[in-house]
Amino acid sequence: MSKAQDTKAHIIKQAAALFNHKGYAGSSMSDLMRVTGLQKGGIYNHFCGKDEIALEAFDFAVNHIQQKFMAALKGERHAVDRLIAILSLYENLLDDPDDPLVQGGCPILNTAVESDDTHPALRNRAQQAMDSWRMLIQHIVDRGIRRGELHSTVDPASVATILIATIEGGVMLSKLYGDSCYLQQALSHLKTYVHRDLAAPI
Amino acid sequence: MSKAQDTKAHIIKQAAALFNHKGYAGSSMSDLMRVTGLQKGGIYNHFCGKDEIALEAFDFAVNHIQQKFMAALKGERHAVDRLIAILSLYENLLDDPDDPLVQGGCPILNTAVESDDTHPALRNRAQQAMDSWRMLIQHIVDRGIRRGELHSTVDPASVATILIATIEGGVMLSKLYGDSCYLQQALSHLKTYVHRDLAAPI
DNA sequence: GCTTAAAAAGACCGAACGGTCTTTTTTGTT
DNA sequence: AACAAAAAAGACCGTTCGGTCTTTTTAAGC
Repeated sequence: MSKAQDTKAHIIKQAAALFNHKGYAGSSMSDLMRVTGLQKGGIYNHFCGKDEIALEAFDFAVNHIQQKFMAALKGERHAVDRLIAILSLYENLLDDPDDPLVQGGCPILNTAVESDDTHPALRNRAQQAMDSWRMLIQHIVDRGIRRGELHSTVDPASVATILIATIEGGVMLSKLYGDSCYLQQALSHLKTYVHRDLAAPI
Repeated sequence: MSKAQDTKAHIIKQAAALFNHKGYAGSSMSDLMRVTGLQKGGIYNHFCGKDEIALEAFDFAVNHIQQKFMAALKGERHAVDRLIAILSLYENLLDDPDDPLVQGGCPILNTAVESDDTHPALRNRAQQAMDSWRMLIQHIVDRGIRRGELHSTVDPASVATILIATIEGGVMLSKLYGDSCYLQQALSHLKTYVHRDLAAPI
């Protein structure tokens, strides 16, 4: 990787963490100069403007999360195990000291809430990211039903909504109070839901 | 009510809707001048600064929501009915054309997400508002258990977390997509949860 | 190692920011 | 109606905003 590509990647990574903590409107170019250690010229040499940085930073953040998903799902083949793996992923996510990005909360949640009424381009990205998350869960459920691992009566789309809504609500509560217990309660409830309401009898 | 009090109330009301749509950092004094129809002098005659307006506007928004809660709970005495009443309240909340404030989404959610890492004073208010919501649900559940209306095994604090997390997650999804179906799915799931997992057998 | 193209620095720009202060208008009280 | 007090207007302030452009520095190709 050339120096230029290296610098651009560095900017995107730092920007992703910055925006995820302070929001898009709440972060200034001065903030970005500070966290990257670069001057204006060094940043604008790689990007056309703040908007472009925000979009690429969001894509980076989403990719970052998706890689964690892929790692968590690797090896799990049974639908119940795959759903539980997603829930388990969130158990120690927020307070991972090695991951400054995700300490600011879920980038999709943060971006969705900030951009829904104000920033169409960002909102579209947030919608796409949410779509792919919803589709992931729907496919797991769909496949689980076809394999007889899950009850045939459950609605894959509703399951996706319920899991995502409860997880994100738990993330919001835990971030608000600075206490992971709320997310833990939400996850614990969802695990019961998966085992008791979704899993087919053996 | 004197003219001055009237004007101040007007500013707070318009500010509450503005901040709930565009966020605190995303709203400028020029925006506030526009939505209130007042000039700088007219606004700063009643407030010390943008921060003070934000805090009072948030309190107004919370009060606005709480009044809707009180109205929804009025007359409902059974714990199950009271919990269902809270869920039903959200069914047509987001797309009420007569309520511009709440069209921007849930003020507590929006403020929590924006302020958790950036604005301690606002975050404290959001925490207090969330506390009172959690306590409301906990009291309903507590009382329901003592009266034998709910299973004695359920944990009131967990129930509050699960209901709030799922509702707020549903609100976030519906706002992101501009489609109330996600919130409806979340509410429908919670109603089943209340009737099947919380309600004691007759 | 020299050359040159690119990357980074940083001075600079107009606009918008939050906020102040004097002036004008309005309101409430005699 | 006259007056005093308060409310609103709007010109004005220094700062910061996002963004540009020229200069300097650095890295890549020979």
